[in-house]
Amino acid sequence: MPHYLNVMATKATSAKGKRNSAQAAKTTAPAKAKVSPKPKRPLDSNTESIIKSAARTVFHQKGFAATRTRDIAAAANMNLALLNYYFKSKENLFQIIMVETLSGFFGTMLVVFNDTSTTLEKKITLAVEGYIDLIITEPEVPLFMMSEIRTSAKNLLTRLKGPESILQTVFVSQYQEAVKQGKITEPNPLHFLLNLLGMIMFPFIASPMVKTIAKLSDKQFEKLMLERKQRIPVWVKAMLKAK
Amino acid sequence: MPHYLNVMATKATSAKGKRNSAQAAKTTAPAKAKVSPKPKRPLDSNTESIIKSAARTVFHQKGFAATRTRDIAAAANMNLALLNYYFKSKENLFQIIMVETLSGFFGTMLVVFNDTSTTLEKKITLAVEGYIDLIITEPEVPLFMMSEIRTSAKNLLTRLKGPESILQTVFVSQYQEAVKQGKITEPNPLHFLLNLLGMIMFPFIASPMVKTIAKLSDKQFEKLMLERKQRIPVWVKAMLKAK
DNA sequence: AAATATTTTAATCAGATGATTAAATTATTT
DNA sequence: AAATAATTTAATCATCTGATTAAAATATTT
Repeated sequence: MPHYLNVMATKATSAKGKRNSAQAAKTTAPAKAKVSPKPKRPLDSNTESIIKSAARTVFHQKGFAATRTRDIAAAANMNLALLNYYFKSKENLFQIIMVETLSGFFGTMLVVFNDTSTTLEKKITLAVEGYIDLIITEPEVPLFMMSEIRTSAKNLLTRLKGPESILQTVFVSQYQEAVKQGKITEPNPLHFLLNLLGMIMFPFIASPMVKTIAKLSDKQFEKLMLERKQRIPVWVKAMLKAK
Repeated sequence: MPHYLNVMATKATSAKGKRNSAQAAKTTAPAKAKVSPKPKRPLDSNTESIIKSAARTVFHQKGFAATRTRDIAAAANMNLALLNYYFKSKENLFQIIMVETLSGFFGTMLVVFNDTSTTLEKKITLAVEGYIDLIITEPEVPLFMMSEIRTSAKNLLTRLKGPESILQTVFVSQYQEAVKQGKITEPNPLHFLLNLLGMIMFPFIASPMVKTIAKLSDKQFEKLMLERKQRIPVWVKAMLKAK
């Protein structure tokens, strides 16, 4: 096992510890002694980061259930056993990817939505541009998040605490203030967020369908998404004053 | 095997035919003689429809890769072997569910969008109402379709011919006419459809996330969706005249 | 009711899959 | 450089999983 994972209390099913030097010998802790590892984790061995990167790609594309550890090993061009050596299990590796992916996603949102120096309208523009640019780099992420969260849901999301805070952002305060001032018709900011995120993310989520139906190449699809980057703010702002 | 599936040319791997009566004996056709069955298929044996119904539920909830044939058998309260007896294979059963699901989805859309007697605005209202009501009965369907289509995509969608025709509907003609008359700003109907469908479907696709973040019960979530049934048409119509 | 066909069941198979192991290789420490 | 630790490899394991089979049970035909 990687040296930085050996903080006694190894997983009971693993017999590796035995070959380590003496101080590991006191490992009498049984089964599921889940100890948070990484005492002084070295800035990711190359092997480890290559595997993680491959895992990210494969998981994003196929989802947890359809992914084979052998797929990841092949994508990383690594021996299968190295996945378990560095990441214990498929589940654990997936968890890591999932948390990183969700963090990136909610992080981007919260940075924009909690900026006290920008107006509501500016935030809309920045969120749309930031998100579309972000998603274009990894277009499978929205669908990945939505489908994989079915299994995790509560567990994962509440433990991440980024998500929880979305409805207590500066953005929401500004939204409610604008409602009070009669500048916005729809009083519930959740509806607005669903509309905004739907317009941003749905086309990516539906992209296999969209590409087939509209007969678009990847290039053409991306162009369409870049058009949306300009137009969604306009559409959304029109919605705010609807009826 | 079910009697209506025995149109000679059985799957080579199946030895069942041997116990059938004489006329089946000429089955010399080898391996993958994929013959379209159902000569006079009896209106679905009870067992068969129970299995299909269970399969629909389980596939919709977990997706193809995460579904175990044993899950379906258990949900249907049937012996595992009956799945293969009636449906040959997991893949085949899935295919059937997928086609039926997609047909229902696109069918609903095309009925509304090809009605020559309704205006563009009326179509928007009808589409929103029809879809939200439909989806509420099976809220997992949008996410199911989007995630499962990744694997099938081309294959399935082109062979279904509902999807292809969406961009040649009466609705699109009416849209283009309205653009010509300056009543609509955005010239590309695809953008409009993405916005409309995104606003309708995205909340369901993101529902595990939405429920967790906004702390909504299933009941509260459904109420929110029914609100949207009223408001999406308003929002969307405002968008049409944006800028 | 006997004969035949269909449906259902329990047991089993073969291949896939996540994980582990012991040995080989490489790197680090002494 | 010898000793020790960490990494990598090939082989193997145990379980899961989709599918099949032969026999039993039930229904249909003659």
